[in-house]
Amino acid sequence: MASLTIQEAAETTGWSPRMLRYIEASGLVTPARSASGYRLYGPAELQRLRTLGELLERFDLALSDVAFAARLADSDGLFEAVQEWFSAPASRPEDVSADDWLRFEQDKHERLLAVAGRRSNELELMENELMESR
Amino acid sequence: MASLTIQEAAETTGWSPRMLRYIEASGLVTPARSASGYRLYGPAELQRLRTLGELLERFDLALSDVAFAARLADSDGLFEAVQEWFSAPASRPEDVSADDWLRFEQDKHERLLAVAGRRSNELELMENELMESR
DNA sequence: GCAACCTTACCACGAAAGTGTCAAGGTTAG
DNA sequence: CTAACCTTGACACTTTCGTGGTAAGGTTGC
Repeated sequence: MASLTIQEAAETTGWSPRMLRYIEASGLVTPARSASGYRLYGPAELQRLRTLGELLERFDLALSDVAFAARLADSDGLFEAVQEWFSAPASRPEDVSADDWLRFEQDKHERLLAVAGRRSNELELMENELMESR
Repeated sequence: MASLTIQEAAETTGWSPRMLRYIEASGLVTPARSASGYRLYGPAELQRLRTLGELLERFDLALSDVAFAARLADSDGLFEAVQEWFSAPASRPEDVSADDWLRFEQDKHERLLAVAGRRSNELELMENELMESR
């Protein structure tokens, strides 16, 4: 059905064929392949490619930013670790000395590492669940 | 002794003074300032600097990745736009229905919003408070 | 007042991201 | 069969990131 070759996809999306391959290597838009290995861009991929351009331009993002967002969404433990880092200094009791606070954070740090190293998280479970619900 | 100068902070965190300024320019760790403009690193900043190093190493991230995560958390509209892009019908397993996918993305969205909302409230205030007691 | 800090503002340099182009070879449509 | 595609891989170039340095000048502690 409706699937375009890389050159046709390039023409309708505004990206160069070279960049379409680069975007694929970045894990952002992965077209299907024909039996002989040709990239086949369907409507979904074309749509994503067009909106990707707008996204980058509107917020002045780099491709690597969006690639990182993708990692954030489905890399195991990464999201939790980043989340933990942002909220790290949040819950300090006011009546402790600076030394106590330092020790407290050190402990917290170790707890964070334990979390980051944990093998599975809810996000991944949900994804696996979804994949298996065929 | 609630705060260290940049050189002292560098010694206890492992970053160079140069990098501490760079990290500040990236918006990742912003120390308070003395009346004459000196950077004052408190326990909260020191802790964030230490955990930042671990975070980068553990997940092989770049500073720009974490900086982008920060933008994602507190730049209004950015998160929604990125989220929207990922939610758009794109290359995904055909056996996942669009409804399931959307519901899944919505859940992810809420998880991320939880971080975004939690960020940048009490912590900065508390840190600045701490700084002024010098 | 002097040494040892601190500030900002540059210059430089390697690594990585982003992008074009070309080469060698396989695929496809007429 | 041929022309016009496609593939991967490599070289090259520009821009940005990450990092160190250095210069000119302000601050601090003794």
